[in-house]
Amino acid sequence: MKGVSLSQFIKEKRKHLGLTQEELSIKSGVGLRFIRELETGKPTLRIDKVNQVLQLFGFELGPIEINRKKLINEES
Amino acid sequence: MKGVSLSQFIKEKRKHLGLTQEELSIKSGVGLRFIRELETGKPTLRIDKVNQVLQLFGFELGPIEINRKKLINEES
DNA sequence: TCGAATTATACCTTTTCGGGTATAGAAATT
DNA sequence: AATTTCTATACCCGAAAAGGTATAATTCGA
Repeated sequence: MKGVSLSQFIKEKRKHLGLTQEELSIKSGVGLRFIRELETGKPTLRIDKVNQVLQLFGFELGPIEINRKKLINEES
Repeated sequence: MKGVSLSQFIKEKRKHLGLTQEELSIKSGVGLRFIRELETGKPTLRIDKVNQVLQLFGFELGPIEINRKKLINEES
């Protein structure tokens, strides 16, 4: 499966908060299976569902210049 | 419909290249109806399909810190 | 190392996205 | 202003996403 960076991003954010996949699914209002697919890199996910999860971390999906990807988390 | 910024982003990029929706759909390999839904802000789109379009512009979807949204296009 | 908790895979159902097409509406060109 | 080009809406259909559930597999702590 593709989509490494987003799945890793979610997984790290979740663990950083000490949540299980199930807890994250409840907090975000998406199904547990969706969280699993998200973290294992399924590429054909719906944007709005992913945003439900990202918003818990203060993020959302947006267009990123391809060669600037890794600088996402640079300070302001 | 929600999702203003992404739809506007696509529409502006497309016009900037002087393409019609139909031309963009052909170049990106997605359906014309999808391009329309994307530009009119449908929120429940699939990530991989949106990326097919964004990649023509050198962009792709990624997590963006919510309060940094408008700075996407800052220079490197 | 064993057992419990967590995560990954698989199956089934419902819902709906994406494509195709047709048509109506808006914009632009002459 | 009329015609052509482009965009928005609406319909139908097939494919598959999302949810639920069950069961392996894995991880982690006692």
